[in-house]
Amino acid sequence: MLKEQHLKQTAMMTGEWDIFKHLFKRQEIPAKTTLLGEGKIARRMFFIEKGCLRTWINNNGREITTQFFFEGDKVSSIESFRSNQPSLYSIESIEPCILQTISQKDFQNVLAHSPEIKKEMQEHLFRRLIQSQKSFFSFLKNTPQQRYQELIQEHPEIIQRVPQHYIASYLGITSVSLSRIRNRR
Amino acid sequence: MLKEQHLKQTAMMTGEWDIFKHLFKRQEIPAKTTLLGEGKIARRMFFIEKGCLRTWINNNGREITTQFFFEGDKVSSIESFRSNQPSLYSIESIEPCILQTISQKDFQNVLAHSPEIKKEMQEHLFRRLIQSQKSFFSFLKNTPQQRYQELIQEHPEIIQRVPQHYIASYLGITSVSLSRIRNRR
DNA sequence: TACTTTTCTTTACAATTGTTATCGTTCAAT
DNA sequence: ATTGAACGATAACAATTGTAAAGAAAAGTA
Repeated sequence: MLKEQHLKQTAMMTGEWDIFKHLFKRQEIPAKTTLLGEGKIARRMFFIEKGCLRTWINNNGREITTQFFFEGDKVSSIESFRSNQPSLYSIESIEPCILQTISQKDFQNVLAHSPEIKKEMQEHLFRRLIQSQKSFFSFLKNTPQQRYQELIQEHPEIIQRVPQHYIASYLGITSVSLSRIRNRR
Repeated sequence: MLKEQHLKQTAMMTGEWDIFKHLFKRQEIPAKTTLLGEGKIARRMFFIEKGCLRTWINNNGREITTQFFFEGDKVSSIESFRSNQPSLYSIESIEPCILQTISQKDFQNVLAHSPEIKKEMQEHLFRRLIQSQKSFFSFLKNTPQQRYQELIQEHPEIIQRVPQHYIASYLGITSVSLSRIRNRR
């Protein structure tokens, strides 16, 4: 479910992309580094070589995590990156990371010079739309407990790797409530 | 919020669209008519000339309304219509309607012959993505009560026109709970 | 008009969640 | 080794919601 939303680096970095390898810059960051603040305009896009990121939104001082990203994922506030609109969410590292980043300007050049990649991006956008709807519908249909069990089934790696209070807000509940759900049976 | 998701018919039916007017078929339907069933593939797209539609998903026999559409709105299961995937939701009339419909095949011809409309559709898709996220975030951030008040503020016409049990499921609650919220102050 | 269906409200009860606070553990930095 | 921050579990209480059932009001149909 999460995976489908972002092309794997292996896929991104082969074929058409080889030509543009030189446009990427390697970047090392510690945990809890903000890569993009909510309301800001995205000027860079990130590929995760090593580590783990999350996106989150601010709700009256409370953080709500909206997504997790791991090795091989492509991460950016697409909406902002594409159209210079303020980002709806922040992007932050959970662990120390090694990233490959490309600037908005360079990326626009890539799009202008490669119709294949441009089409690939359109498909990517389309898949995001569908995923966004599916996540939404899952939220409408299921209880927090069901969502948690779904997460265990489909993304055990998240449970293993990510601190639980992040997962709690991702499930739409408090960490107290998640703790209760976990110890319910 | 709802409006932005769908180009107004006035906009859709002028300029570039004039050339393709003949491809649309007028259709009258009574209330509670299913135009597309969940899981089916969308073969037609609808423009509402008069009346009101909703989309809904089935959750163990319970209907959850995901969106409302009114005069001037363009309605289709875009995901399905574009890529022949099973629709994630059903489309149904709430009131008797007068619709203008176009077939998938004809629409693909329109796209092939008009780059302007093709680009317009891409932008439309992009706006849908953003809207889908905003709705989702609103769900994560706010309580049912807040969502109801938001709906009153931003879409009073929905409150006026649509039966409340549809609105309840749209807000993610039961009609009992909505009734309580309404009579809370 | 009379009848039926749909829609909305209300009640009582159970279940879940949020809130606040406390406590123990782990982990990293000094 | 020691300190402090981060993390997770637990408890008590309030608030909200779901469920099921019953009834009233409104709308549609014969």
